[in-house]
Amino acid sequence: MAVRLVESLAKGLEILHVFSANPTGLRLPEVTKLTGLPKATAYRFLQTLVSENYLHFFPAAGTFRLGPKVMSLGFGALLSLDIAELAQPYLEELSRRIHQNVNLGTLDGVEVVYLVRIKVRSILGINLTVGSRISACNSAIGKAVLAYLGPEQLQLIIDEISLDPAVAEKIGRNGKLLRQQLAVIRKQGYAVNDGETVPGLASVAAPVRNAKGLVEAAINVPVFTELCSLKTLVEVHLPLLLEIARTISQLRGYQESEERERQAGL
Amino acid sequence: MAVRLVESLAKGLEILHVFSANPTGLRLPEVTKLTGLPKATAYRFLQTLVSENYLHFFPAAGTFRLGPKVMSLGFGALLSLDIAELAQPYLEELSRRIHQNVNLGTLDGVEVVYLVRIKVRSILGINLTVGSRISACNSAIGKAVLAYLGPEQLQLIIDEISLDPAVAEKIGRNGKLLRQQLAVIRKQGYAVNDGETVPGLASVAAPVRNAKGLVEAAINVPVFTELCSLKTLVEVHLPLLLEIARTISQLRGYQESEERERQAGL
DNA sequence: GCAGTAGGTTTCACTAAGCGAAACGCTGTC
DNA sequence: GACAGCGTTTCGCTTAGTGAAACCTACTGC
Repeated sequence: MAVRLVESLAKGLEILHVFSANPTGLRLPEVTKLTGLPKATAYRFLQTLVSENYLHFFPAAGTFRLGPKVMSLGFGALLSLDIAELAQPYLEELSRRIHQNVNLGTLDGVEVVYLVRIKVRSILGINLTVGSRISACNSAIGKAVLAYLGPEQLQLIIDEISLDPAVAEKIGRNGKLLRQQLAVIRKQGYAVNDGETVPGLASVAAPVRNAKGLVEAAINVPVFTELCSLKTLVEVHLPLLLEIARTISQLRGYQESEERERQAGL
Repeated sequence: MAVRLVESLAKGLEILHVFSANPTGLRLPEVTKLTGLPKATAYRFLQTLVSENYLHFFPAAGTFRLGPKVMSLGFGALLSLDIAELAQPYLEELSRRIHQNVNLGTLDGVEVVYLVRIKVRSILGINLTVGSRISACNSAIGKAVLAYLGPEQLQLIIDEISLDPAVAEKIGRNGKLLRQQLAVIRKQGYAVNDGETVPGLASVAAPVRNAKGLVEAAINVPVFTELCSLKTLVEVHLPLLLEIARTISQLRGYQESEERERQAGL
């Protein structure tokens, strides 16, 4: 708790951060302005970062830019871990904090396939394991992913699942009802399933994005409404779920700022 | 020159680097072993990195992993700059160091299109500008890119350029001669053009890779052999060209280690 | 041609930031 | 119940880091 932190390191990282926001390069005075550090100090840090290849110096323009080593930092982890490996420890953490099951699933065809399942000790059990598949439009995870598909992809899925008359009725003519639900999900940023699949079983799900901004999976928290009210689920557990989903997205290379641009573009 | 560097920053970055090589997480004793730092010191650095969100701590397992902020560092620059913007300052630097023209080009269909051109003041001029196009199989840049295409893509290009009888003769039946040349280029890692396009004009080119390991462009140094011998070009300028190509590749997210894997796989 | 400005680089004396050996406490193991 | 291994904290020492100031270039404008 009361650990003396290494301020020099924090300062140096702040400088790196400033450069990532200014990829076209910065000169010394700009760095001093942006960080508030005295000239000599900023200079020393810049020299250090250059000597370690985290920055590159261009003598002609007198500017510094991010160096090659910065890239190798993040990419090492990103490329070598798939989303399940990456998310696993974060889901475990979430599960321990809220004392609920947590799952990560992705869309495969018209079904949701579970890639990670974190179980808490409990009398009541749900018979789902990693690899289990369920209909996409019946689960919170499924809807959280569907909500961010492109219109053509969504159409394909709606066409296929509409072949089943029962489903066709549920999602409306040409999926009209489903599309309305998905619009709500996009607006609020999460999906809710209140007993649709199994009575008494509710669930909230949040999308996980990748570097391109595409939703590649979703994580959810299912609860028995007898044990945990929908109100508790949404008010207490959902914020943590969203936070973890955000962290995992960032680790996959997703940049927050894009979201605004995309929304502005719509 | 004789600047006092900030050692704490260097140490901290080294720790981050160790984590990027071990994305599944490390515990304190492992970090002390890998970095050689005393326990208390490593502990303080880890705490600092966690508090700045460059690492994430998982209490359950007692492990640390790269945190979300590490990703945002590199991706900010990567996503916002296209390859021309990214490479420009490095090519300028190279040009100033070797006092020669430097170009960056990429493949568009069966032609090379120039995206960046750095010119040195000189009496002799070459009439190429950004956006100029020349036949791929006639230029060092073109061959440097062709050499790393997949077999089907290469076949398509050979089919198309073989329509011109003059070219067909030059590259051999079904591009046999060209394929032999490309094999040599892959082996040595660079392409040479000695007067093929214009007599008296020689050029060396090196490929630039992206995060997926694909060659997305190439950079070259053209010279008049009257002014700069092929020997000088290859022995003096080529090493610098290769170094810059490597740096640009890394900035695009290319990881050196992959190269070995790929070579091993062949 | 010279004063003036702005950036890059170096100096230097001060001091607190960082160091790391050692001690402490917790947990699990044999 | 002794031991081992890890995480965490303490504490006095000292060196690494600090930042004001001076110094050196360029440029720029007059």
